[in-house]
Amino acid sequence: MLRISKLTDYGTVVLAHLASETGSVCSAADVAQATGIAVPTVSKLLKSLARSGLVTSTRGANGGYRLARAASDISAASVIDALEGPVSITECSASDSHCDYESVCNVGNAWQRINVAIRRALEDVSLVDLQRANSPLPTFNFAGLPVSVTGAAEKKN
Amino acid sequence: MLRISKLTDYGTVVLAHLASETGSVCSAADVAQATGIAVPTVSKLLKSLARSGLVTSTRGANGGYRLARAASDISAASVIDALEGPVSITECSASDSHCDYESVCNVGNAWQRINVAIRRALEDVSLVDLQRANSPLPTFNFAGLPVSVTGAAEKKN
DNA sequence: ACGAATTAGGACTAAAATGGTCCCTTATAG
DNA sequence: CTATAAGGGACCATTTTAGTCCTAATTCGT
Repeated sequence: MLRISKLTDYGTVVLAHLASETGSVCSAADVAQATGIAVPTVSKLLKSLARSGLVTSTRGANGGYRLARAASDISAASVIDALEGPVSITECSASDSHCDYESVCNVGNAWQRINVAIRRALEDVSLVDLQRANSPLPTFNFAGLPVSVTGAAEKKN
Repeated sequence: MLRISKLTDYGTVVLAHLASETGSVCSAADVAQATGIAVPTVSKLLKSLARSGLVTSTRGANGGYRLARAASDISAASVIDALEGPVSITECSASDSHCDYESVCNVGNAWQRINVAIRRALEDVSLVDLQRANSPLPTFNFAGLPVSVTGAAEKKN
């Protein structure tokens, strides 16, 4: 349920690598080498990330990419936005679409509200948190409140 | 980003209708009529929902469906589970898949932790909340803490 | 000035997921 | 018996996704 695409996942891996090389420029080939992801794929990802301003690029020989800002200022939400576009949790809440059932739909904006809540959570997770793979994600803010995520979810139903 | 499928969205509409007819059985045709969704589609959805135990069915003439438990005991998470299966936010965190880059991946379980957090949020939203389309989703619990979602998200990046 | 590196921008393809319809079987009320 | 419904899939068309590749446009180093 509720999944992000594989490319977005790779995207965070790529960004995490750039984050670990603060300051120096890395070519697409470098990143591919380090991450094990195929060069054309890395290249495609970096192009998207550059277009949406998360990384800056230098062309020509010795060119490459680097993070456009500090890893702590890059949120999970912005990574998703960059690589998946501004789509929403439900089709009918996306800005450019129109739902045929609007007149009879009694669910309406509930999903959208949930979406907003999830977005906020994702905006409070930075690349730094994503990098700390094996340390506990300490606490992160949900709608302004600090929250800690301690264990695995137990299904209620 | 992070979207649920159209069918799942329809599924909540269908469930919301059943919730509004507490006690009485509704045939797939009834629900289709009331919601404006095509009969075969409603039928397919109800079959899935029945298989996963969210609704109970009675076969034969005058048969139909009704909610298996109170609307307040049906979480958004369980609806998603029923209609999309137990997939996870990233492919590599799904139980039956294996990630080729495990060895070099320094992102690891961060997405999974986020996933857990989102799941919990979704488990605390019930069908009743989803029904109240136009009243404010008052507060819901995120990882055990009550949280209110008041406005639209402002993008930080 | 030239050539090797390296990004920019798409075109393109194969594979998978999604949305939706239809058909046949099974159960049950009247 | 017959009409009405659900159960369980098969099936197909469309869209998305993942991934590769090709052709510019830039820029460094000599």
